[in-house]
Amino acid sequence: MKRTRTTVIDIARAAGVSKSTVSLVLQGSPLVNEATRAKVSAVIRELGYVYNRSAANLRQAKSGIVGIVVNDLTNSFFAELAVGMDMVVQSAGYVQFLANTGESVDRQREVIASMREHGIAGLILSPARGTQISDLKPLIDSGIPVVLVVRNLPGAKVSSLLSDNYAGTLQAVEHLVGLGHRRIAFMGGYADTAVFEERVRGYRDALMRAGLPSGDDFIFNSAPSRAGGVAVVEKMLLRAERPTAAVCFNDAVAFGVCDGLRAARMEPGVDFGVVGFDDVIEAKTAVPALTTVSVDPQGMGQRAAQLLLKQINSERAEPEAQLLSVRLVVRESSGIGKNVRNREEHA
Amino acid sequence: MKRTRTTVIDIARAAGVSKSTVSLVLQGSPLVNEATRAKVSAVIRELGYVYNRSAANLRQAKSGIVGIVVNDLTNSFFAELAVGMDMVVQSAGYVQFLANTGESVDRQREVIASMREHGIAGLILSPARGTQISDLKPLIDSGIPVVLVVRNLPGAKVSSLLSDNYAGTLQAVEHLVGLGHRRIAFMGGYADTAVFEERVRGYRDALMRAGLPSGDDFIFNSAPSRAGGVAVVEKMLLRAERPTAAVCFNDAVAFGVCDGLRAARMEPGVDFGVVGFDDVIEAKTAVPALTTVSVDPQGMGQRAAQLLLKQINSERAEPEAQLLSVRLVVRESSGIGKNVRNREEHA
DNA sequence: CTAGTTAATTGGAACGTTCCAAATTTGTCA
DNA sequence: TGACAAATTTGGAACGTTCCAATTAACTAG
Repeated sequence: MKRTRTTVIDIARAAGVSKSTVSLVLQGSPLVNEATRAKVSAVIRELGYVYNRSAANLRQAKSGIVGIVVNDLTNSFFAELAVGMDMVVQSAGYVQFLANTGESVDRQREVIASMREHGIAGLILSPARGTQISDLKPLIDSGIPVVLVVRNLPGAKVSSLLSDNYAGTLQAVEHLVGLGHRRIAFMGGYADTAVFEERVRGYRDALMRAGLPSGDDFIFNSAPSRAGGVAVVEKMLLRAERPTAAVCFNDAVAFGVCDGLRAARMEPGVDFGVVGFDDVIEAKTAVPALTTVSVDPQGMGQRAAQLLLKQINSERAEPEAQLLSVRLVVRESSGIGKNVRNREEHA
Repeated sequence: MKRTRTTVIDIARAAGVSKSTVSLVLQGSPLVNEATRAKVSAVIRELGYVYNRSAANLRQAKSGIVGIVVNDLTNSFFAELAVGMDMVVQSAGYVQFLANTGESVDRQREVIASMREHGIAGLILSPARGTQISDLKPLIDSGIPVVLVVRNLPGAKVSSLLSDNYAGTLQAVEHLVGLGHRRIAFMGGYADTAVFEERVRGYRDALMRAGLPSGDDFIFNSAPSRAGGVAVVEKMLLRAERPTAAVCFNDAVAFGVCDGLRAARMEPGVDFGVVGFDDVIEAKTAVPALTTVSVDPQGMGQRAAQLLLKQINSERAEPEAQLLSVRLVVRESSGIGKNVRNREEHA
């Protein structure tokens, strides 16, 4: 249709002012007279002008774009995290590149490189498994603020926002011990991640404090997914001495464990106690409702975005490590008071 | 650290060639001599140069960015859709703005405007509820290719990629009828969307063909979410004449219905037949495994992205409407052969 | 009425790239 | 060796904006 896009000069001509004035109007500068501002604004609307941000931030070095890179959007924890970030990023007038790495470091490298070329003002990264600090070196050196979220990269000189994994599983185990369980398993997750390590440490310490054996017998690895949870139950049922309850690596695994239990004709929350981790949105409405360590992924996403924006807006910002406290939300799956729904605090 | 970013001119100086030559190298042009190419490439690596795409597509009108706007990333159907798009978009060397509208037309308008300012080459949109064709008018007029996905906007002159909703529910009902059900409900979804209308039409026609009454008595509206499904079961149980099976608006509702049934001490797949729609990733591993109409969201996302890229690369492309065929995947929740897992074809 | 201020406007340079036309180098063949 | 073609390289203009310094217009006070 349009041969050439309408530019600030076209507006200027049509409004009978100079391009500089139009630019001033565009930026909402107080320098311009009310009358001219109105006139110019009218012309802008009339001609259907669209601002060219590429051109703008070629001149000024600010970009209005933030990058968000997550390792698995299919996992609803990360999806909610992304949604939380999206909210504050949009509201702040930024727009986001959101990319999914699917746990591939290669893809991660590619997308980060691509984002840099497009000139992002900052990056929020939930690193893929196996990410090295060196992978981020050039990015960090360039001075672009980076916020690590969910997963840490120990040694990297960047901000991070992590949940208190250790405290979470600690509380979860204490809860189960309080219910009388003595053989408590840890189910799901890959052993080579920092998150896993922290959660298992909380699990072990809690067992120790309770005077229970804390060997590795009851630690079952699996993919951190629903399917992984199902598989893990099958493995568990082969054991001579079975656990009577489990703290799961995350909610996805916990749901899988519930599925697996039912497939074996056991009722989660009755025959076996299940505690999750994350408190994804379905945890509350599932049947049985999931007892879980609440991380509030959406809130976490918001905080991460806020942290990044803060860093972007203050030059020379020191890296800042935030630890998000968690709390155990007791619902039904851990085994007390089925049908006692009012135990849940937030309606 | 760096006072000023390294530019193509710095490279040129360091390599002893002109900036034009560097540009040629950057674009992989066959015009440049192998020796110089090698030299320049080396310098580029050495100086840690990062390409400035903003500057580039200020000159050439191509942008390398596509916009993706979805209405609810929290819903795993859309999350998977997004992941599918992500795959092909990234592989094609593009990068994506991905925004979530949360069903808000206002936010949708904002993000689309923002994306236009950043110069997207095309847009994939799963419109928020209540989107008007007029909302997209300026975008479409500007000549940017748009692909509508999942939800149609009848009358809009743009490409679309929709699943065959009508055929899907038709098959679902026929399946339930074949199992001997006579009172079949349609559960979940909001009545004011085109998708809902199509699915209900398939439901009605199938009932009619089977000689069953197809009034609105057994149509239950609710949010298209897990919580909505739970709520709908409670409503259903109040009825004097209860249905014995249900086709659900989507898998989320279907899972909610299963939850609700169990809360009422009924076993999905035994006491009540449940069929979903979408075939999200958990449908297969859930217990009971969900009988559902398979849409393959990830594949759909890929096709949508391919369609968009095709339109981008061929100027003057006519809008193209694709209808994605669906097929019923019979698993356990619809009520036959519990424990007959090998009914599932793709392992 | 004039000098001095303040308010409002403006032309041109600059940002980092690509494109074009032209210039230079290299190669080929008689 | 000279003439021509092919291969390679190159300066400058252009893209659409913002910034700066400078100009003009509008006031104010003496």
